[in-house]
Parts: sequence; structure tokens; C-alpha cells
Amino acid sequence: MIPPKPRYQQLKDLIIERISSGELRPSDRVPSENELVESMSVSRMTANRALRELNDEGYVERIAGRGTYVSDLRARSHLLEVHNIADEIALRGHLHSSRTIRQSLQKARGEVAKALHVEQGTEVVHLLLVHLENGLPIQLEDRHVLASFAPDCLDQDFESITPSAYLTGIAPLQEAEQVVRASSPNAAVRNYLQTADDEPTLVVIRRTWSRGCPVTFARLHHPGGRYELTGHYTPPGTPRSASADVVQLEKLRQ
Amino acid sequence: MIPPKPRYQQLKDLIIERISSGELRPSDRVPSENELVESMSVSRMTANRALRELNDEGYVERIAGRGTYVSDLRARSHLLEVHNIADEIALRGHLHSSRTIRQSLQKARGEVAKALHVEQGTEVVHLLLVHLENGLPIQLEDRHVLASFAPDCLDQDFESITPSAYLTGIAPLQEAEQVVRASSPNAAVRNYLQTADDEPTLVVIRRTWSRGCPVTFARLHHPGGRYELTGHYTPPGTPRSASADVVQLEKLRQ
DNA sequence: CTCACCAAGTTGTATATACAGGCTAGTACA
DNA sequence: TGTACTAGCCTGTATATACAACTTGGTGAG
Repeated sequence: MIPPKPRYQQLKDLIIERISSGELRPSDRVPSENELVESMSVSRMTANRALRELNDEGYVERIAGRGTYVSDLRARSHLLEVHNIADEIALRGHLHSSRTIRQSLQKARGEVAKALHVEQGTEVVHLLLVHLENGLPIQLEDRHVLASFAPDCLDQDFESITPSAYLTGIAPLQEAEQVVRASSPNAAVRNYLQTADDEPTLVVIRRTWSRGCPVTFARLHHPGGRYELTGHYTPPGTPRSASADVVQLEKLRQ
Repeated sequence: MIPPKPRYQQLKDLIIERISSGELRPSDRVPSENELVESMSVSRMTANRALRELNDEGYVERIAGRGTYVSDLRARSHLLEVHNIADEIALRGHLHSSRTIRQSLQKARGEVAKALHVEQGTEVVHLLLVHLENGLPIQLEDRHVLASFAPDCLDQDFESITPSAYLTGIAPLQEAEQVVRASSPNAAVRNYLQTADDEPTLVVIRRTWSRGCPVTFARLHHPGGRYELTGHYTPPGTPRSASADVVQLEKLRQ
């Protein structure tokens, strides 16, 4: 028999659930401590602990005298962690969708063959997808997967499961290497990402190893104005909530 | 006048100080909540909050029924990669030089004050430098340093020692947080970096903590065409509070 | 000697209460 | 009209109290 979760944790789970389900959207007001006391039949200290920890973990933003609000962190991802774009978006309480542009068997050439440490002509699956956050393009995923590693890659429906989630399901990821660049996108990329002519893109080029061999090579293009990477050597004791977020809340309240 | 720190924070600072000074070593027993109640004249809930947060932040390990023990902090040290542009360039076998554009005492305003967690008007040193690799601009460093943290910051010759190297010499920089963006530079940045009109920049915004407080906030602009960030990812080991540490404690108790 | 049990100490959680301080909207007053 | 002030809500912190669960060491019964 598993012990029941503590009540403060139940409260946290409840609020996180409301955020990821979209019921509470960024900059929305979260029930105050006293409202939680009423509706959830807990003491204020318990409600306080739940909200305080959610604040420390970056889910919400608390402002003394005003209230508690759902954080709207700009599109963020952890630089040193390999993340699934769909999870990332869901965590922000937004809706993820994707559109498959290409899903075909090819022979590795040049850069791809070199990156994957295989002979030219080795079979790879080429994937080209656009990921959307609330309908807005947030990532163009240009990925090559070693066909021998993922034989059924061609039959997958990558609009219901992301390549990243699919690949980590096949075999544990052991190592990854990534390069981050700022670049001016060409017309095709601009078109897929629906960006202005002068908006740069943040490009993440990532190679991933499994069982000691590189198995996939991806080029991830993001619109510079809507996406940023965060590397987090988490500072103990300081709440995640940074200045920019507060400013953002201010703007949204007008 | 700055308000006094809350007591739970004073307790945390005290214990962190004892740990970093070496008075308390890894796997040593930390005073229990009740002992802190006695010696520090606080309520147990306050002592509990201090120790609980230290646990959440990885400084200590708490075991119900046993006590609180100092964590093995080895895992934390590898987190912070030193990003000194001069070392980076030297590592490539190239020549590093730099030009100081501004080095002045200022009062923190807006974004800077918030990022450093200080009142508006707190004195900060503003540094603006261009770093060159083989004579070519590779980074525009726009940095604010808490004046109280580095009093002689104004007298340093940052063309012979980089701010990064200087700051790590003063005190261990324990934690950092960074955000990476692609953006279109304004005319001033373009001029300093000698980039073409349509070349985007890769901007790294980094806050660095020492002894629990943010001490410096830097905005590092790089020419998109000549600079990229590389990262390496290996799967995390067992989480901080997991079995390994407990096993270690078990061993030490023999 | 061995095992069961218990007492003391520890952490984990929950509650009620209190006060301080920030923020806002509305009201009273000039 | 405009300004100053206040009531009410909010978060932030601190304390006292209570009970539960866990660990350890000792004690007593078998």
C-alpha cells in the first residue's frame, strides 16, 4: 500500500495539472492562499507551502500584495538537457502540434554520413517536421536517423509522437553533443517558421549516441524572437522568477 | 536601509558558511531542528524550513529518524563550466586581445538591479569590452558587477586579465544561469563586432552567483557567423538525495 | 543469548494564530 | 477636479502546538 501524498503536494499537483491542461494559462491568476484554504479545506500555511514551492520551481510568480500568477516563461529549454519539444510546450501549458513535411528513406551523404560515422550510402531516414506551439511555428526539425537503429521509423506517425520521444523509447540515450548557432535563415526555413525577413534563427545541431554509436543527427531551427535556450546551474535559494517575467506580467495586465 | 534577512535565511547562511569554511565536512551531522531551536532561539518550524530548503538545494541530506548530514558536494562542482573567452581562444591556438570601452561606477537601474537582486541605486561597476581573436572581434562583453563584491574592479586592467578570470579569483563563483538567444544587433553592437548589416548575433546572458547572491550580470554578444556554443550531455547519475549518498553515510558510520 | 518491545530523538507534515508590509481601488476631502 | 488616505486583500514570515513515521539503542522476557 502506498502512503497518500501529503496535502501540500496534492495542492501542487492540482495546480500543475491545471496549468498543463491549459485551464490556467500564463499570466492567469492562481487561487490565493485564502481561497485555497476555503476551497481545499487546508490551513493557510499548507497552501502557502504549495504556492511557495511552485514559485521556487518556476511554475508561478508571486507578488506580495497582488497575488499569484502563472509564469509565462518565454519559450525556454534547458541548454544542457535534451528535451522533447512537445513536453517543453506542454510544461508551459501550451498546445503542441506538428506537421510532417518529409519522412523518407535516403542514403547518407556528406555531412550526415560524417556526423553519424557511417559510410556514404548507408540508409538513413530523413524527417522534416514543423512543431507548433499554440499554432505558431516554434521549431523546424530536420533530422536524420540511422535506419538500422530504427527500422520502423518510416511507419511512425510523428504528429502523434515526436521523433525525440519515439527514439528515446527505442533505446536509452547515452550521450549527446550539440552546437548552438545564430544564423540568418534561408527562404525555405523562413517559410516553415513564418518569420520576418530579418529575424534570425537559433539553430541547435545535435548528435545523439546510443550504445556507443551516433544514431541520429538533428538540426533544429527556432525563430529568434520566440525562442531561447536556458542553461541552468540552478542557484540555490533564489527563486526562479526573474525580472523579465515580472515585466511581462505588467505588460499583460494593461 | 536594507531590511534584515528573514531568520530562516540567516540560519541557512550560517550553515552554508560552516560548510564552505570546512567546519562542517561532508557526511558530518548538522544540528538537529531541536538543537537549532535551543541555540538559535527560533521556533522549530523556522529551523525546519531552513534545513528543508538546504536539503532541496542539495547542501544537506535529511533522513527521517536519524538526522541531517552534509551532502557530498562533489557532484555540484562540475556544474559550472568556466567560460573564459581568453582560455577558449587560447585553446584554439589563437591570439586573444581585448579593448576596454567603458569601465565606470554606476547606480543599478531596472533590469540590472532586478537581475542582481539589489535595490535600485546600488553601486555597480559597468564594464564594456570587445574581445578579439587574432584581431577580429569575437565577443562584446557588457557586464555589470556588484561594486560591493569587487571593490577594486575600477582599477583593474581588463586588457591583461579578463573580467571573468578576475572575478573567479576574488571568490569562488558557485552557480550560474544563462540564457542563449539569437537576435538582430543594433548599430552600436554591429559596429563593435564589425559585422555585416544582416548578420545576426548570438547573445548569451549570464548571471553568476557567489555565496548565495548574484554578483555579476553579463550580456555577451557574438557575431553569428564566427561563433557558436558547443555543449555535451551525459545522462545524469543518481539524483542528489538518492541511495548513493545514504550508502556513503552508512559506510562512514562504521 | 535472542528476540520483542519500548523510549527517546529525529524528521515530516498539518493547523491556528499573529503581525508586517506591499498593492489596489474606492472614498473622503480640499 | 485632483489628491491624500484608508480599508481590504494579498503575500511573507514567525511561533506554538500536535501528531505521525522512522531510527536507534536499551531493556526486559523468554
